[in-house]
Amino acid sequence: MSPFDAPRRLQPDAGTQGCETCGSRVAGLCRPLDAAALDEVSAEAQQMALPARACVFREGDPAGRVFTLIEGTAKLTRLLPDGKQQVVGFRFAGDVIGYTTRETYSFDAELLTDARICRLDRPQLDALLRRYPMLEHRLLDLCVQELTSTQEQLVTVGRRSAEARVAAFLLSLVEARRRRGGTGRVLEMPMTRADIADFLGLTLETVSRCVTAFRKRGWLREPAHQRVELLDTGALARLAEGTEED
Amino acid sequence: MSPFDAPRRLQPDAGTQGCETCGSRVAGLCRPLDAAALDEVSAEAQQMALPARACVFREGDPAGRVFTLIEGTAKLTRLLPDGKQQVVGFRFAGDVIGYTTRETYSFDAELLTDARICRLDRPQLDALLRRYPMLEHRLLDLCVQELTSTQEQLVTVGRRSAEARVAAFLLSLVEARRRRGGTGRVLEMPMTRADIADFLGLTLETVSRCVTAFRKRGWLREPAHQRVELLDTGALARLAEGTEED
DNA sequence: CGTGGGATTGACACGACTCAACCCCGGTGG
DNA sequence: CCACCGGGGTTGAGTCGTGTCAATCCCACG
Repeated sequence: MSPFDAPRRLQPDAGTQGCETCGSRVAGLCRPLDAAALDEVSAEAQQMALPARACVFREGDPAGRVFTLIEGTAKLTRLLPDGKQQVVGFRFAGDVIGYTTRETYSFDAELLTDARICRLDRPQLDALLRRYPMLEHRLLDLCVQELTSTQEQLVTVGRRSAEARVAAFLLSLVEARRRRGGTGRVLEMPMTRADIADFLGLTLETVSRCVTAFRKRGWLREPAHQRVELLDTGALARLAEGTEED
Repeated sequence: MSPFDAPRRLQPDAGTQGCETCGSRVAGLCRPLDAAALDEVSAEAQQMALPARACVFREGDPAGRVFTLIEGTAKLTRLLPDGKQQVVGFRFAGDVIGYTTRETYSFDAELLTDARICRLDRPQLDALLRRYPMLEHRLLDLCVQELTSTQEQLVTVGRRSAEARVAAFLLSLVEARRRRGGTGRVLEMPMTRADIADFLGLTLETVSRCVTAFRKRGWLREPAHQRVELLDTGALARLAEGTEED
């Protein structure tokens, strides 16, 4: 955990102006906007590519920008005083990251893969919000969704066994991919065992043991590094729900 | 868990029209409104008294109303398929309960004490939102706060020891009371050990043991049922942060 | 006086953590 | 070409913190 290991901060690799993808139906923020409004947003927004492990922003940074993840995966983490970290969520293509009404961000956002993101400065966003009130409604909508999924995560971490947590996590990956229109049986899983453990309130060894157990039961395969194929989602779902042996 | 034990549903005991307290500086929702707007809200809203254990709404109910807790305490819970419950939060006087952009509520809201609440139907709220855009901003603000505190709770449940969780919980009670202007050394604590356990992801026995341990160390007293006096918040804070014996 | 809900306490079991060894693989440099 | 290295992952042995189960207490209430 030396300063040298710390993920380096966001550094625009190129000042690419405009951001078409950002306003597309794929992206979260601008979905309700019409063409004219989209043009306006695109003119303000900056798109940029960032490498894996780059840090988009840190807990405590002034919350001066909002980001849309166009491509790639990110993890959101909070740090405990004793150095342990809790992953509060993962974000995928299309998700909005870093919107808050607070002065500062309340978590770190770090990329797990090479990614493209779209950046909008707060003053510009605020102007847009004033101009298009439906945008504010959209943000509220996204916030409610995040709140609901965080509460679900609280249930998972608070009340389920290690295996049930891992099963629920794998199924949530399927669900996340379905939401963004993914297809096929094989999932991308760019997070390490440690990331998953920090998300589920477990240790990386326990996560590893659970995955191994699932594989031995024939519930999943790992055709390659950071790839999973779920062979029996039914069994995983029953385990996640705790309806296995009651 | 027989149907007979189920908390009975909300039943307006009297159709008291108007709701001054609902728009006061104390209440959460209407804080940014001016006098004229307040009158308008008050005309629409219904205030009512409800007994302890009453259920304001249930997970899955159509989300047709928004509530402000004027006086009393409530717990918000989610149910697991296996019957265990997770308390996702407690709410106190001044807090808004049940606002969501979804079709249905995503948790149960149940009163821990006799309470007064203020009720507003969604169509009326939506009309108000259209009329006073700042209200929508206020809701977003509240939602972000909830999200942040739920993430904090995730950290607590995911990464801290039983004693650290209970300590953090007690301190959060102090903080919640401070926010609503409470004073004095003795806290109201209307939740049972089981409620606290379901909030912290522990069993009620473990919570009981932690409280007993704190009492034996002289960190708190319980002058009466559902009352706590914290005698050494410093020690509790150090324990909650995990900075005790590192 | 009996009843029931909440709380406490104890004995014991077990699931997850800890610590440690080891494997696998890709990258790097001699 | 191969040795070395480091990061990620797996596996094992042993410990310990919580959960589980059960007995008991306390007190408000009918």
